[in-house]
Amino acid sequence: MDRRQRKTRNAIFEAFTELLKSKSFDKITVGEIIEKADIGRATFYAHFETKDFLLKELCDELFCHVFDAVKGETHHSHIFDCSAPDSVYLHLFEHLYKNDNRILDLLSCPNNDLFLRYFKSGLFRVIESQPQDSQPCKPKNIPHSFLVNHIASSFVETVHWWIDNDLKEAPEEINRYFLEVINS
Amino acid sequence: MDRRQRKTRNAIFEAFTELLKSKSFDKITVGEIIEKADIGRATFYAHFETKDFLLKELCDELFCHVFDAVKGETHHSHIFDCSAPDSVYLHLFEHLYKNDNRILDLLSCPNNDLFLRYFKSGLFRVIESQPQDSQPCKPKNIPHSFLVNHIASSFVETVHWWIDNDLKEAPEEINRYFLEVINS
DNA sequence: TTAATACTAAACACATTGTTCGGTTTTATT
DNA sequence: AATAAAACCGAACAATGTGTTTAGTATTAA
Repeated sequence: MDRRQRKTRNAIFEAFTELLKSKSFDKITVGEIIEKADIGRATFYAHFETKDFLLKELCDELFCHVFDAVKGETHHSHIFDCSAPDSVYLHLFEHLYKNDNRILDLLSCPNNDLFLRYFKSGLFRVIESQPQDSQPCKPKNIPHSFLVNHIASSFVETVHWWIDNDLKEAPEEINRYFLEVINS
Repeated sequence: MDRRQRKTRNAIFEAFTELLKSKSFDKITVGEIIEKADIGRATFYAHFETKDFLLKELCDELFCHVFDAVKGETHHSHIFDCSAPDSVYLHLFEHLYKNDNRILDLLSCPNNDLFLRYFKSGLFRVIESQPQDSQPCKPKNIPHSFLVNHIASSFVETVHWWIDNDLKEAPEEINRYFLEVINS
């Protein structure tokens, strides 16, 4: 990819995430983005069809990277034990805490529901790929999809609560909260 | 309130909810609303400052009514036992199933996150007003607000899952799923 | 050096928003 | 039934935002 393209694309993403910290998505105008990114109007539309596509591509990029990273790391050596069934969640909490890929910048935005939805859809894949015995034991005639949805949602809501509380808890503690309410 | 005002207000709400079934909030224009409601442009703005306020007032009206109804009914005679600790949730599931106040019309919308958020904030009050012993027993050093948030979120997500599954389950069964994953 | 490609600024048609105005209809009051 | 107040209408309006086009400049890869 052309260096100019990369620079422009990054400038747009940067300006966009910056703006997201102060106002919600639907209040941000293309005019503000290109002004902050310091690029021409036509250039913006050469990169992204609309503002909605910009959002989608940003999410795709960030969340894919996070989940790919988590998935990949299980094959590497690591401080904490990746083979333990539930450590994937701790793993994710750690990544968020370190603000890898500055994903927290997005999740902390006002009206972050948008991003939490993306986050959740990524989580589904992680949970489904988990070995069966690491799922909480609920042998009580509950549909599998219901249970998976509950776990994913609870994780997302845990992160939500964590952020609202300014990340005061350590990843290990949050992970404990999460497992506590998840496991029977 | 003037009969004309009531008629106009209802016409706007009706047109708005109708439109919400086919497209997400931020794609709906005031022009579409007033055309479908068959009212003048100035009239719309006489009733609602902006489109955002329309949304807010609609939500306030619907969700307040639902939660007020649930709260009020516990004092009336009823088919199912309202004094049982967890029956409030079953109560809510019942109301949703019957589509009281057509609240399901909103919750079933594409991009229903908007309404689920309102729904959740109403739930908080219900949960907080519940007697302490009806809360799931989790004496494991978890912050109270975390637990309350978890219960409210799980309820909302249960409803979400239920709707996505076309309300195939009876209220009693959904309630069972919910209590199963909530209680330790 | 050259040719392709990314960029720029400016202008544009178009849609949407929210306001204003003069005139009409409905409502509540007497 | 007569009247005043209040809600409505339609049309026009400025202001803002969207997405496209154009002709020209700068950067890149070869």
